Amino acid sequence: MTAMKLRKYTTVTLRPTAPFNFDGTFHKPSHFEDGCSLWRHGSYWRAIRLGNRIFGIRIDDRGKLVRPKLNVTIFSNRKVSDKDADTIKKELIWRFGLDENLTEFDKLMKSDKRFYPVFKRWRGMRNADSEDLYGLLMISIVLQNATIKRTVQMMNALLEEYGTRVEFDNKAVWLIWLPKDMTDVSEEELRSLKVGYRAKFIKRLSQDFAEGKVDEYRLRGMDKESVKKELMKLYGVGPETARVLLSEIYHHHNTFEHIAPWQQKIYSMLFYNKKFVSAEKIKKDINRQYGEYAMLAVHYMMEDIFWRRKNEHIEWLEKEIRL
DNA sequence: CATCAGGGCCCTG
DNA sequence: CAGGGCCCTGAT
Repeated sequence: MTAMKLRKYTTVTLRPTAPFNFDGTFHKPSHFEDGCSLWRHGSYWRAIRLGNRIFGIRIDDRGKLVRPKLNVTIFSNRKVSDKDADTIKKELIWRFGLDENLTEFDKLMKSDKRFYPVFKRWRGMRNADSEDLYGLLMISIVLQNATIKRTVQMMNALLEEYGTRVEFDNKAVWLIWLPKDMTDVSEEELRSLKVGYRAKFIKRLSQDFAEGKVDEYRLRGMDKESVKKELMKLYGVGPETARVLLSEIYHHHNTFEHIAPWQQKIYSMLFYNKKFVSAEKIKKDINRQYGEYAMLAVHYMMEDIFWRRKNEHIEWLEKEIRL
């Protein structure tokens, strides 16, 4: 583990496309806590890398649903140029989908008699993840075939060994290691952190990224099918991980093509109020109703139930999520 | 104490 | 294209 302390340099303004929902976009209760970001109502902290440099980012909600405005405070260990600030702005816009035009989805929500109240609650929320492609890949790998508790254990062990502890604004967050940091790490060393057979995935993915075989930025301009094809080539990436990356990193919303068993149980209750509906039926129904926005619609439903879980005990949900 | 499946994917036949 | 195997952990 390495540590670094950053101090405040500058503040820039971002104006997301309206409507925009701050808390829904910057906090995802359905995700496990990895310590890489912090959220309070109206505020968000995380560290990001641009090239070799590390920045601390604090984002504050300074607007309204229909007139969104974000203040971004940038922390660093040396001067932040206008160019740096601009690059950071652009990166945040991409990662959080701040320039997405969701007019069509908005219309779709309004015409949805059944779930309009749910959609209205989160109107303007983006399906986004603040990690870069490699970062979310690492997280996806430790999620595979594991319970949440074990996932958290593995992620903590990896971060404590290879991560960077970034301190700024009286907060501390983890930043995931770089692909090249794994070059000299053996599979045995990784296994000693109890990640099991995932050690092989982590090694090979890190090597491929370090060698520049994957270009996260190139994929940003590509259509969904092409991105999916590229992602599926990655060692350790199958249908479920590809779906996660496609929707959260690349903001493709028509990606409701794979339903994991645990999701199937939750969707059955959410959409049918039944214990078990076949994955094929769920897929067909949801894609027919929400079309190009099927994954985004499901994301809204999923996050909504996990937000509710923060305040109330939902018996059937507790049984379905294995912590 | 043993057995088993878990927020998948690879590999083999 | 179906199914076995994989690391480890906690639940049963």
